Amino acid sequence: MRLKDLAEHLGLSQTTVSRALNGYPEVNETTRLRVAETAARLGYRPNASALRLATGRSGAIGLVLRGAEELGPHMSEFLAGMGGRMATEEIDILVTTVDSYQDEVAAYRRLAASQKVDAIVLHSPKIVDERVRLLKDLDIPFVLHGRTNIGETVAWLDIDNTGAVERATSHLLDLGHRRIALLNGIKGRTFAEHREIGYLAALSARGVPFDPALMGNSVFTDEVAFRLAQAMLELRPRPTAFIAGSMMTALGVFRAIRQAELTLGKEVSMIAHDDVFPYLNADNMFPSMSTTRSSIRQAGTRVAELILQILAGKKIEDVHELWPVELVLRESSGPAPAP
Amino acid sequence: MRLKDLAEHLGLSQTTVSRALNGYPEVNETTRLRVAETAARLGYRPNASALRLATGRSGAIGLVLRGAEELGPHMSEFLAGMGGRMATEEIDILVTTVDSYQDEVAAYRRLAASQKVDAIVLHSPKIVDERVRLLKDLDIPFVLHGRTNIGETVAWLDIDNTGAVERATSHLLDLGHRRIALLNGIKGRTFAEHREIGYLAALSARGVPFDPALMGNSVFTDEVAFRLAQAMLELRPRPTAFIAGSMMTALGVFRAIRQAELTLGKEVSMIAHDDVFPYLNADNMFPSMSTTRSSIRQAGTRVAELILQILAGKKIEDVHELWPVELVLRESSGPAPAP
DNA sequence: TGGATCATTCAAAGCGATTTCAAATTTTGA
DNA sequence: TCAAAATTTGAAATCGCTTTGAATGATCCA
Repeated sequence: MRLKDLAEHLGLSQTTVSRALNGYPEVNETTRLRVAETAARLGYRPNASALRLATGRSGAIGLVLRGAEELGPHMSEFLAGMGGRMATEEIDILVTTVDSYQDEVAAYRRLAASQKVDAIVLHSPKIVDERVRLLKDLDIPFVLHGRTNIGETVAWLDIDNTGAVERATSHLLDLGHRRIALLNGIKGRTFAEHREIGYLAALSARGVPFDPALMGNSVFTDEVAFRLAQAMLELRPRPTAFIAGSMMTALGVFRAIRQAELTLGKEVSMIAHDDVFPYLNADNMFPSMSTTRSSIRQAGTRVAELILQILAGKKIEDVHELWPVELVLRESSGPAPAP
Repeated sequence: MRLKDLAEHLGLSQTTVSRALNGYPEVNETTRLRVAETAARLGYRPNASALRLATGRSGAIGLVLRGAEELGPHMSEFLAGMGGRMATEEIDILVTTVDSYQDEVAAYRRLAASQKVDAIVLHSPKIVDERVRLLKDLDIPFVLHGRTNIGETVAWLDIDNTGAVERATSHLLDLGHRRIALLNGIKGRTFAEHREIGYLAALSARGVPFDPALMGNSVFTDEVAFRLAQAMLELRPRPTAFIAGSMMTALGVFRAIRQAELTLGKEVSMIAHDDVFPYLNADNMFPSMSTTRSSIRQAGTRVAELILQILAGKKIEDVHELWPVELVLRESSGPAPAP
């Protein structure tokens, strides 16, 4: 069922049918109704390739993922958020997985040159992220989820990682904790550096010395977190509180605390960052988990929205959003134990 | 940089350039080299939409996901596998997220009618899955990850869930366990029913009665598994072994066992199904986890391969693969405790 | 009443590739 | 040496849509 067929079926020209379907004003209302009704009845849908060729818009936005590392629970949630918003506009998400940085660069070039996507979502930035320059050179619109320092104007959305960790750390200090461990993300990633800044700021504001042994940098998995936390709990004096970078991390710390036969919320406290996974609820844990909370799914939805705005002509210098992070106190964080 | 520009630059016709680039035989080898070299140097890439329109192939395959439920770790891994294979062919994966079954049907119709994708990956089938009929009606090639009984010839790839659980159950029975709990997937899903069949078969082969209180059906998350296992461990006599449907489930059971102050591998045994997540290694757990293992990422890669074969003309009646599942014994499964 | 305006419709020209069919050139073979 | 065959190239049609520019009638108003 092509436009041509539909037009013949209706005894109209392709022009009129196309206009009727696309809501142009210069078509008789009676005609429009007839066209719309017939199109729906016959299940007509414009051929995507033809439409794209004619309009110059691909109707898709690109997401390049490092297969192994990045396609985890965080990205799933983010993707779900994006997908929800994009579905409304009948825009698709084109996922490309790559294995190396080199491949990633090649993927961006390919996406741009072949005009497969109208825009790109750039994510997991490093402090100085050269990919920004690449995308600028390729002249393809993009929104950065996170931030980077590269002296270019970019559209971005980020959460206030520094503020979140600073508040969490301060709160633990208020509770009397002095040895607070930070299980942070991979070194070099902006969000991890920002969290470190918040952590150090809170410590130094109280004059508490920083102990490098109490800081870990790794991916956010149960397993790695378990090992890091286990090692830290063997230190003497041991940490009395943990700041966990994600809920996965929290699970690992949880296990380590249990294994050390300590009680969470009493001998050891924990505040975890909660990206709000529907299947891992901080409220339902035992004890319930104190968190710094910011929905990554919502971020995905919003990034989608921002991309739509940019495609609609909004200037990228006007697209910057820094989201505050809530501190939600529950049972896992309590006063420091007597020394 | 369009084909036309490139052709002019070379002083050749578009025809010749196109042929040179696409490896047609009727072009002089010298010319081909010159064209290839120039195209590479100028970074020419055919416009995707034009190419698709001309060839009638969209160069993408579709994956429809129920946002909330399905975009979890399993799908991430599967996607990573598919992506790896498809990247080689420069074929993209078009991800559409939907909220309801109705939306899902609509999404398939849309993908088919607009010819956005050349094929579809159908996944998470139910015992009788009507989506198969829909896709057949829509006349779009697809491969089913899993199986369904609907009296239609479909291309599929599945793992031997029945055999896997039967072996795991039998092994536990061999070890003297008589109260073996099964934490299975959602009721109605083919894989879950298959696992149940294997479980029941092994029990009845030994004349061990089936106790419905020892079977749970739910999504594979740490949290739900924790609650189910916790409840089961309060039964008297309590289960002495668990078969966990996934590694996430295993983590939850782990917690429940710890909380009940029991020792995994001694008082309680566990065999978990391992889909091989790179960040959750059965070997590195404490105690290490006995598993039925089958890489879901590999399955993704293979499904991609099968799709390519079908697009290349292979008959779908020749595309059926049932993968065996390894039983890997580690420390979490041991002899049943004395009563 | 008749020229100007408005509302509708349509034919045809793109969009940027592939592919058919024909033409030009070179090679072959008797 | 020259017709036939093989090699190499190109002009133009095609894919299915949008959009430009023109045409047709209907309506308006002095």
